[in-house]
Amino acid sequence: MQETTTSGRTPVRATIRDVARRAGVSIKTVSRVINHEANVRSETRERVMEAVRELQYEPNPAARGLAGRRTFSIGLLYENPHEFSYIQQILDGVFGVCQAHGYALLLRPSSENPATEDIVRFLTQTRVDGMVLTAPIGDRPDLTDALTERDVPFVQISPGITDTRWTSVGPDDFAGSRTLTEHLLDLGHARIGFIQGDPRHGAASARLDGHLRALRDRGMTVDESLIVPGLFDFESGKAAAHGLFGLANRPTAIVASNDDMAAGVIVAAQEASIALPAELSVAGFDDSPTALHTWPPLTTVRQPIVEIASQAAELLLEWIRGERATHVRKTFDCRLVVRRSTSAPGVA
Amino acid sequence: MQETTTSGRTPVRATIRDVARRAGVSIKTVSRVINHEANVRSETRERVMEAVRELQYEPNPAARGLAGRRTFSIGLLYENPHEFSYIQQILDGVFGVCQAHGYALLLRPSSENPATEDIVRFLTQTRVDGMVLTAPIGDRPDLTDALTERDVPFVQISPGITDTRWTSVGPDDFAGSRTLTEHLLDLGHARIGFIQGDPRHGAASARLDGHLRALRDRGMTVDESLIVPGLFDFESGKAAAHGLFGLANRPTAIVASNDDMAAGVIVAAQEASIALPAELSVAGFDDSPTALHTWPPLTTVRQPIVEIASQAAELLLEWIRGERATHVRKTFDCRLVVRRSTSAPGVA
DNA sequence: GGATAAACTGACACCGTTGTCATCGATCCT
DNA sequence: AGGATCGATGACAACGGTGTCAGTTTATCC
Repeated sequence: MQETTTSGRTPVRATIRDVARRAGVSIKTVSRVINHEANVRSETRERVMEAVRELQYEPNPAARGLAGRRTFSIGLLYENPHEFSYIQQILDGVFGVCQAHGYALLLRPSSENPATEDIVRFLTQTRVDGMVLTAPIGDRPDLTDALTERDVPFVQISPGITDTRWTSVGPDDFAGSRTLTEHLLDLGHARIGFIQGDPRHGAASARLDGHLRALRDRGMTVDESLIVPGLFDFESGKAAAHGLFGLANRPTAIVASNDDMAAGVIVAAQEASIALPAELSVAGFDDSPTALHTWPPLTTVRQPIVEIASQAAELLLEWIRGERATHVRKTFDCRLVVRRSTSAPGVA
Repeated sequence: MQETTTSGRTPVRATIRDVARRAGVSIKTVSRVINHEANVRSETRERVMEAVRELQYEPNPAARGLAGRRTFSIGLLYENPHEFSYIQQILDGVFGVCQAHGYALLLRPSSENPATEDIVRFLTQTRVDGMVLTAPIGDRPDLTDALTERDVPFVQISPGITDTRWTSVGPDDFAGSRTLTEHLLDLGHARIGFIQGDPRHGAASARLDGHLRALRDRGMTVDESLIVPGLFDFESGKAAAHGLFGLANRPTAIVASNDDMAAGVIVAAQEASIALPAELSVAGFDDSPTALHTWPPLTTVRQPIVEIASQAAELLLEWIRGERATHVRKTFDCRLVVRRSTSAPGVA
């Protein structure tokens, strides 16, 4: 016979019953303690905690899920990204919070345009307690509706539109972008090319708006031909740059809506034998690792991705635990990071 | 009263009992069908399947886990990487297989040197059915022992040493690296610098060995001063390159043990005003996205990361399901990808 | 000091599956 | 023909927790 409930050769995992026996209380009281419920005498609590420690008890998540209708896990939905470091940092932030609160993190990568039912199946299969949604799929009304209908709490990261019905977290793309363009204007650039991001992302339009605002605030007229489309990836940045190089009156600076595209611009410039930054200033957005891997290193705007992701996870958990009942939109400031890819026109 | 077991306003999820009732069988038979067990008349099976479809039944994973002692989830352990795209592709591969087999994927990122007990806690908390381990933590004996002791199946990706007690999958680093160096020798390079990878990774030494083998096979003497340490990251590659540039007799080519370091070499060359590839050929390893984001684009060796990861997951699931009882080591061939960063010495 | 409320604790049903074992025909064997 | 075997199915007890509700202390108040 063993001291524990079950028998077997491997060191048997302790159950709540073992803990209860050892602490001399009922299993319900143990349950109360490990769930931090009120109304347990501190002396009792201490005794239970000690038994938990001694037996190295870890509650069985399956049993908890079955009885309590929650899984202590959350899902992270993301689209396979171009900028790998971005999602990696998101992961970092979300995971950190999960870990701190004893939640598991379930991944749900998706293709570019996942069927709603696939995501719904993820929910019914895994029964996660909530979801963190990243742009741009986090924006899709069919998705948010499906989640709402099923009472699955969720938080959006960098959504395109701020819907007060939901909670979201993101950087201040508009202000960040405006600051960046102002930096170039301050340096004396008058013709600034702008490469837009993937239009499915809200960040893309916000960054464009910030750019335009900076121009208008300084009384510059906007030359439409300098604003070209992009998709947030290296290739589109490179292609867009070549397009801008072909203009009769070439810009003296190019702002790309993210670092990957800016890296594309830099390579395009090398291909076209344009000296950086003397003949062309280049700036990006995000301050991803790429920004330091180009030559010259990129002037960019840093957004606190990890912090944003942590905040999103925190808000989600608060919501799940019922500690929060109002939806919010949290915005994080961005910071201009000046490096050597920008200079006054003509200066090396 | 409702047709389903439980009551409530939201469309109630069907349980195995609902399915059983609808199909006119016992719950056990339904269980047999959804678990693909033998000994069910095909007619019965069909009737059950239909009920499952009609009710959109999805088995409750918590209940399954509780009753059946398995969670239908596997964990992925990885160290926060320098080369983001690498882990992203691993994720891709593993997730694809999980999805196909109805398994959930739980992430377990770790710091550079995680405590064994932290990983063990992950196991006891999540009770995953198995683990995919990536290098270099997947190598640690304390970890493999802990997993073995707890009867948790695991598969290693790119382990340092091939231990026949375990299953592992990885590229043929040795052959890949040898091919790469041969390519440079074929071009006429006689002094080739080599930047090693993080010594904690088995891949680092395998790639060095391949390099040395190529040299020796051609009867070249090995100049120790041309072999310098690195850590697989951009910065160390850059620093190592500057070191090599300072040698009295500068190499005409540099092989970096991965693309990130090669990108560092390229930037270092630009800083030192060394023309590529005329004055210096540069090659990397992995064929990561970075390889196309440098100028000139990198000659490198492609390893089929996604395929490797899929294979690892497949092997793990086979093991978990008891369809496999012998350990194997699967090796994938690498392919030389020649781009413009390498040329004959002196040729642009 | 006794009534009353509040704090604490436990008994027990139940969550939705799977594992075990019994049952029941049909088939096989001698 | 009778017993043994096998395939198909079901009854029922787990699995390890949480929720409900009732019971028992302990504190509070006249």
